Amino acid sequence: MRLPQRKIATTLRQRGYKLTPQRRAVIQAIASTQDHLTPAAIYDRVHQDHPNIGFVTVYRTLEILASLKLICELHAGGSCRSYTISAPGHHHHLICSNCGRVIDFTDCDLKEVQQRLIRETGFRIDGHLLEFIGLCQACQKEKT
Amino acid sequence: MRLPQRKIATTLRQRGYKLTPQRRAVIQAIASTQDHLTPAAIYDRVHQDHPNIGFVTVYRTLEILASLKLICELHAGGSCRSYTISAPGHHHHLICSNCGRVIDFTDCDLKEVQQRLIRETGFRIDGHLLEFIGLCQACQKEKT
DNA sequence: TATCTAAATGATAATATTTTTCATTTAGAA
DNA sequence: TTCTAAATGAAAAATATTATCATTTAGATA
Repeated sequence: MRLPQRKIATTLRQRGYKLTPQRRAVIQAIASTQDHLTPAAIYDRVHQDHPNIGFVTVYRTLEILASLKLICELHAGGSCRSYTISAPGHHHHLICSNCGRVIDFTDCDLKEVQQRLIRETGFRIDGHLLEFIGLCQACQKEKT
Repeated sequence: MRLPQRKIATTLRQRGYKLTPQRRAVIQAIASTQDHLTPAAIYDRVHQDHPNIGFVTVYRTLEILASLKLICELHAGGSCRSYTISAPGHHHHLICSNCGRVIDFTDCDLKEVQQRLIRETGFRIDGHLLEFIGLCQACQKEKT
């Protein structure tokens, strides 16, 4: 379940950020695909409809959206800076290495592992990064 | 349990790579700390003892070592391109967000989650990325 | 609805990061 | 010791990201 664009717009304003056409466009670009996109890819898409939007604005918008956790940064899918619309709450991603499609999931069953790590290392654990990488059904067929 | 430098040297040669002083130095730099290091940080360390080693050589060496899985790339600890000596076999990392210390661990209990994802999405799953982030004991005390 | 202002934008430049190229050097096999 | 494919270093090129600043604008306010 991904955040709808309306929800994102509301959150932005609640936090005191203006909802500019440029920001709308960036959100639209990310929200309109199941794929994850690099800043450059987002710029390309945005640029088609809004030819005078700048690279800088894309970067600035991504920074804000990420800080508000409205978009997520993925790591396992190649580029270390590519984004997908966030799902609400604690969640993780399953990524297709071929087409880039991202599936969100919630359960991660890491409580026990985490407890053991705390016990054995004395660390205070603040969070974790979990991503699965594989091939979606469509891409499995395609590769046959 | 981290790979000893000797093992790394052997693997390099077995795979047909020459063991140059520059590569030794890069390996030494990464192996001599529990921290994870960016290419720039590795360059700095290496450069102290070997003033005429180039940035390019560091990058090239990192690429080779990573492709042989002799070093690991971390993601949760800030920079998305920082490396630590690999442990043998399947393993994951627990990272201190303050000092950068990396602890390896093996068990991750993700079989069930993975099976469920396969069942529910039809994905073929090839791997996963799992990192915990927190504060090591020393850094917890320091922050008191 | 018109006015106003802090926030946002775009253009440009600056900085940082990574890769390519190529002449020279060298590890390690023969 | 000789030889050669592989590796290196220097420089430049290509990419990616961030900073600066004059101009514009979203949206609050009157």
